Amino acid sequence: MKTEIEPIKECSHTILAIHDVMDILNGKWKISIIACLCYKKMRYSELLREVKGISGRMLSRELKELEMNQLIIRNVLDTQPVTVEYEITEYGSTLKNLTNTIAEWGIKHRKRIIGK
Amino acid sequence: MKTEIEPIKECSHTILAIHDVMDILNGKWKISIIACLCYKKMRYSELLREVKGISGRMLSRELKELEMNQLIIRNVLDTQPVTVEYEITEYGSTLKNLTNTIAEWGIKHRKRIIGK
DNA sequence: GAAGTAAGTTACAAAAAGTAACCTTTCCAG
DNA sequence: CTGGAAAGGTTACTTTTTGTAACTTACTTC
Repeated sequence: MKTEIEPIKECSHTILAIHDVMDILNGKWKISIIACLCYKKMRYSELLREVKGISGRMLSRELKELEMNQLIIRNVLDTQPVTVEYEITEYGSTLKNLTNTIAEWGIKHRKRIIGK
Repeated sequence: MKTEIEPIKECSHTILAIHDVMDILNGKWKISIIACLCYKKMRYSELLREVKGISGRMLSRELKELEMNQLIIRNVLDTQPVTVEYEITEYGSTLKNLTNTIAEWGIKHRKRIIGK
């Protein structure tokens, strides 16, 4: 039993899985958008405000891609005037753990940078 | 006590933290590289093989940025010929939880896609 | 002495992201 | 009843990031 070759195998498996995730959550905005929508339903304009720095162009592109991957749903409400609400799907909400883990590291990192 | 405004605050905080992380782990390769190096020390050529699809140009760029952010260390060993080993730092290894969480989701996602 | 491996770099092309202006519908103030 | 302003985008144009492929230098094996 050559236990020394096992690591590589397991590593490749991990890399492959990460690559799969990054294909879906590519760009620097999607994870933030998901995190917002895990929090609550939001309208286009709310997301534009909440996801600091994103442009309208990027927001609509990213929302379309997330919708195509069935992570969010776009609801057009027939109010006057129409409002559009973006909502996380059940499947999308399985990413909550992921976004939380990232955010937690970010908070610790910020403390480390500022704290000393 | 207006509890209805609390969510936004907490959400912004999360988004900010995620943004901080994504500034450091930007691009689609860094997380994979970190995951590899969390696994074991690797040489440039090993990473090139392990991180499927990455080019030499991107690998050296990403490694430099990770090194600047003190997540990895570059060790030049005085063997004949010289070999260069990249190793995760103690701080970099605090990302292990993050890479694992991402990989876990990826594995579940793959099962979902293929499985049905 | 030809070819191969290791660890990169360089020049050029393609793709992704950012910027800013524009569009349509509807509401509200003067 | 005119003129903003907000909502939900889109379009044209620029800049930045990635990708491709060839090249480099030093050593090693056939």
